[in-house]
Amino acid sequence: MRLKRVVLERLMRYHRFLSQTTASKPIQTITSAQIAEALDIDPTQVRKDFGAIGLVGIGRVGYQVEDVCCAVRTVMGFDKENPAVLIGVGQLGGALLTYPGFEKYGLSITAVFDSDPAKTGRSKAGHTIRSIRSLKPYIRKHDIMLAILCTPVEVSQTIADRLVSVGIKAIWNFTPTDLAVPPDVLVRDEHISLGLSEIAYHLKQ
Amino acid sequence: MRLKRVVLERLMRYHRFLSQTTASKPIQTITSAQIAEALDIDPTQVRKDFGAIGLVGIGRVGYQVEDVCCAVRTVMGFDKENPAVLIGVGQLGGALLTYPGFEKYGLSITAVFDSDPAKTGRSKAGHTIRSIRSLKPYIRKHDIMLAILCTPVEVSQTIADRLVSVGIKAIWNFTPTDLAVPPDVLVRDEHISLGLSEIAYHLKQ
DNA sequence: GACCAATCGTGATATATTTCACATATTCAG
DNA sequence: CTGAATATGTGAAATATATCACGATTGGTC
Ligand SMILES: NC(=O)c1ccc[n+]([C@@H]2O[C@H](COP(=O)([O-])OP(=O)(O)OC[C@H]3O[C@@H](n4cnc5c(N)ncnc54)[C@H](O)[C@@H]3O)[C@@H](O)[C@H]2O)c1
Ligand SMILES: NC(=O)c1ccc[n+]([C@@H]2O[C@H](COP(=O)([O-])OP(=O)(O)OC[C@H]3O[C@@H](n4cnc5c(N)ncnc54)[C@H](O)[C@@H]3O)[C@@H](O)[C@H]2O)c1
Repeated sequence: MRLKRVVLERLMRYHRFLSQTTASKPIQTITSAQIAEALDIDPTQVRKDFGAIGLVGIGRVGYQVEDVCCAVRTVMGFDKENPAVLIGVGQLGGALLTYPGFEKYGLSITAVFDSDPAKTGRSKAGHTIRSIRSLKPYIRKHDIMLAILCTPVEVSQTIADRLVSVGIKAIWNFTPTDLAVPPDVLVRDEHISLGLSEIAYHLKQ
Repeated sequence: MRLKRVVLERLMRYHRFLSQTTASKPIQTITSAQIAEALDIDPTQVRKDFGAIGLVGIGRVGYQVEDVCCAVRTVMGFDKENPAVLIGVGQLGGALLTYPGFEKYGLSITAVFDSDPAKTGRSKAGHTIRSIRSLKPYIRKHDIMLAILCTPVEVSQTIADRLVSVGIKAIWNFTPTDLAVPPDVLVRDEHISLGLSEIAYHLKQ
């Protein structure tokens, strides 16, 4: 069965926690109770999540840390290389371009695009900025499935339409708008205002 | 009763949708069914959410768009000005600094800090970068409640401890780590890897 | 080798969230 | 003014998610 979003999120938390923990002090195994304690989750939940991705622990011992990390990475698809294009090399797009953390999740930005003639042709963080006009041919030629969208919000839907028309399968949307796409295309929104709303609401109390 | 996170998230979606819709075509009222249709939510859910923030509609007409937007903004606390400090003026911190979109949510970055001597004293996007040593006195003096954390992940917890010790009430955490803070301090994580996991999982299918 | 303590795996239970169903209220047409 | 149509508001039902309770399994101890 397809994993739910909440499960994926918890799996990532387990993975991050175990990566951090083992980095400082190498340990072989860990119990669901230990993870639960650290992450403020019910231990049963941890075991059910692990069960959902086929992990089996051993009584009185717990789980092999190595196994857990591998299983999460495999299930998530981080071992698979995902080439992606980035569109809109401005403040945010530029920051994402330099981010070295994507690598370990299998994401590699293979081409970047902008509409600004002052930017196209120039280089940024090792990438030559291409004209937005070459977007569709590039995606078709290299069979790209993922696009990272960092353009001004006004053009987001237009670009999304183009991406869809050329067969993109997922859009990582950093622009504050709800994109309309066919059901088989995944849009993952990083709407920064959501975080802000939670913070503002908390500070108001 | 305190609103749940899922409700806050939907309220933001309503707000964004109505802002966008009225921007292009001014309308007075809207029905729960119209909103539900556009956002792919159950209409009952929309009405319950509106009820939760004290909105009443009128039969056969719907809700006053103006009222909805106001109510959301008020409930969220966007009308209240929230001064904030930003820590770590690197790629990401720099991008956030230039972002004009925070204003309409009441967030204003009043001071920025960095530990790099090559950066402190210099100016970025209209802010003079202060030494991290002046962080605590500044927060105390100006009674700052919110900090935006964009430092390397290794120092996140150290900085967070300092922030807590000087009475911060919320941390907007852009670094990929789970911070340990007292229960009365809100940490809002913008863990980019969560988005990536959802995308990678989808592309694997 | 037998027992004890700790841990997993999981069905049953509890809680949270969403959806349904319908009474009530309002608009508009004739 | 009356009736038909279309909204809202909300308790009840359904679904989803999280927690509890406990048998099964394993490792350590004597
Ligand atoms: N800067 C931030 O911290 C931040 C935070 C959250 C969300 N965002 C969102 O991210 C998006 C980008 O923000 P930014 O601050 O980087 O803006 P920016 O203006 O610095 O960058 C936008 C880039 O997109 C390019 N562009 C414009 N039209 C284009 C087109 N049709 N095709 C291709 N490229 C095009 C521009 O030339 C520019 O380089 C915005 O939607 C913004 O709301 C930004
Ligand atoms: N760049 C991205 O697109 C991106 C995306 C997601 C998450 N992040 C996270 O955001 C954080 C910052 O990323 P970045 O790309 O901007 O890195 P960066 O190296 O460009 O910036 C980090 C800044 O923090 C400053 N700093 C270091 N130690 C400090 C301290 N003790 N006190 C104050 N300032 C200190 C550095 O001088 C530097 O200016 C990292 O944790 C990164 O994982 C970055």
